[in-house]
Amino acid sequence: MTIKEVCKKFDVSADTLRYYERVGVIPEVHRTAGGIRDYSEEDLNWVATAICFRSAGMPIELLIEYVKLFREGDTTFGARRDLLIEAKERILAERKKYDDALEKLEYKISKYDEAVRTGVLKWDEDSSCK
Amino acid sequence: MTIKEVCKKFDVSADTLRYYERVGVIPEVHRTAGGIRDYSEEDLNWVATAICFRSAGMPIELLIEYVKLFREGDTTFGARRDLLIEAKERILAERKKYDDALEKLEYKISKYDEAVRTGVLKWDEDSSCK
DNA sequence: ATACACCTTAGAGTAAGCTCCAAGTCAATA
DNA sequence: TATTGACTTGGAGCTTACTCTAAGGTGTAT
Repeated sequence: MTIKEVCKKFDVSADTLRYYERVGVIPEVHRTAGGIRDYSEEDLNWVATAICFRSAGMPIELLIEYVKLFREGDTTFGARRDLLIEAKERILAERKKYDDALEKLEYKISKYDEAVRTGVLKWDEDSSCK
Repeated sequence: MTIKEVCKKFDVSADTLRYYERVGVIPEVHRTAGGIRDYSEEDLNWVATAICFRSAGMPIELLIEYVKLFREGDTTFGARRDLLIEAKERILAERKKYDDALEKLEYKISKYDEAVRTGVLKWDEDSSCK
């Protein structure tokens, strides 16, 4: 699969794909004899994983560390598991913040709905809102 | 409340608080006669809201727009509501990505748990993992 | 009144994560 | 075989959101 097809498949730029490979967010991609990238099924799995984790806010550095451990072979299963567990904790903590914001938004939206209907915006006494 | 106390209360730097005010993420903060910031209850509410929304990934620009509408007065209730609804949609979409990543992580962690126990890492046929 | 810690501003600097560019190579088509 | 379009690399540049610095003002304790 060419880089262009991969871009389309994952809706990501070719520059990003090359960047990920260059800095080690994914391992080296298979090439044609002429040196042109030809993504294998496994390469695509790495890309999918990288994009998934990045879009959940995982820092590049963590992904690079994971790939580094992967390259070191079967002695790093434990380290890789630990790293994934840490990633999970981080994402759970981030998601909590999203939930807090959503709660606040729900409250504010309900008050503004009222304001649009009645012409008066009124917050509850303790609401810590504006 | 001094800027230092606000920093402590919200675990954020004074530079960040001044930056938020400067660019309009929060409205202008009350000052002492000497020109030193003295956060009122309402100022604190704005700070809390800004930090909450920022930590849910809302861009600065959106918060600035919200404050701008707030300053324009009661004619912008509808626009403010719409902006908040848009913010909610965004955050829901982002949270979906977090959930996808968490699902992927759960799967991988379970496989690595197995690998640590058995010494063999084995993915399901279709798993799009590594 | 003189330290002293803490505050002020404007503006420069930084980090992460891309994104773009120049100069050149590859490969499919006319 | 010549053109065309997509690919390659290394490195510079950009964007967002802070973060730091310099030069100076405030305010409270001695």
